[in-house]
Amino acid sequence: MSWTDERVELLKKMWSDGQSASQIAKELGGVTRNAVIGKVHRLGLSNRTAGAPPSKPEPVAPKAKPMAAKPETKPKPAAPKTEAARPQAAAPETKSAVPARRQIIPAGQPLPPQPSANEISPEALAKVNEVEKKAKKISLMELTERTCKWPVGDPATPDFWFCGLPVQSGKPYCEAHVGVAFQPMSSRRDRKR
DNA sequence: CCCTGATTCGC
DNA sequence: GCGAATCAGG
Repeated sequence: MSWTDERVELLKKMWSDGQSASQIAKELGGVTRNAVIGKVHRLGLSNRTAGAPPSKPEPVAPKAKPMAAKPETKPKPAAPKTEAARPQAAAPETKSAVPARRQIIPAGQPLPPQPSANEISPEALAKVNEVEKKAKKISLMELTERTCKWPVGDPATPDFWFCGLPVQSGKPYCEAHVGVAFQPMSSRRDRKR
């Protein structure tokens, strides 16, 4: 595969879109993430700051250079990174009608880590529901150390499956499920009074 | 361990 | 110019 115009286009688009090199490589096909990164560098867009290229007179600044004003603005629209520290605690009210989660709990079985409280981030829940659509739906035996172990459905039903998406870190769940599984701690039984 | 991007260097 | 290998984080 070579870097045709279209492919470069897509590369640019995805890169500035915050996609990771590996994702781009996967999308393009026929190239590795290294190739993508290499190309990205050659194109000179290593920094995803596509919005402020004009302002780089000094290639290197070995010594403290008395640079004048630096009106350089970094309009970073949003955190493109998949992972991000969520200070949270700034999102109090969550009253949106959450898609009622089946609260099936067969006695004697390991309780699903499904949050009993629906006080999670509405966005997180929404994300979970999205993810569940494209989940790999693997079985118990297919679980590995790096597959999301989030259970879905009734264990006593053929509909039961595990998320199976790649876990984010050393966690047992994929990113989406980590989001709802690991609640910092708050809103449990605190009554606004 | 999985993942990221950055750099190097032979091709 | 290209990208595998390698490096350097998280």
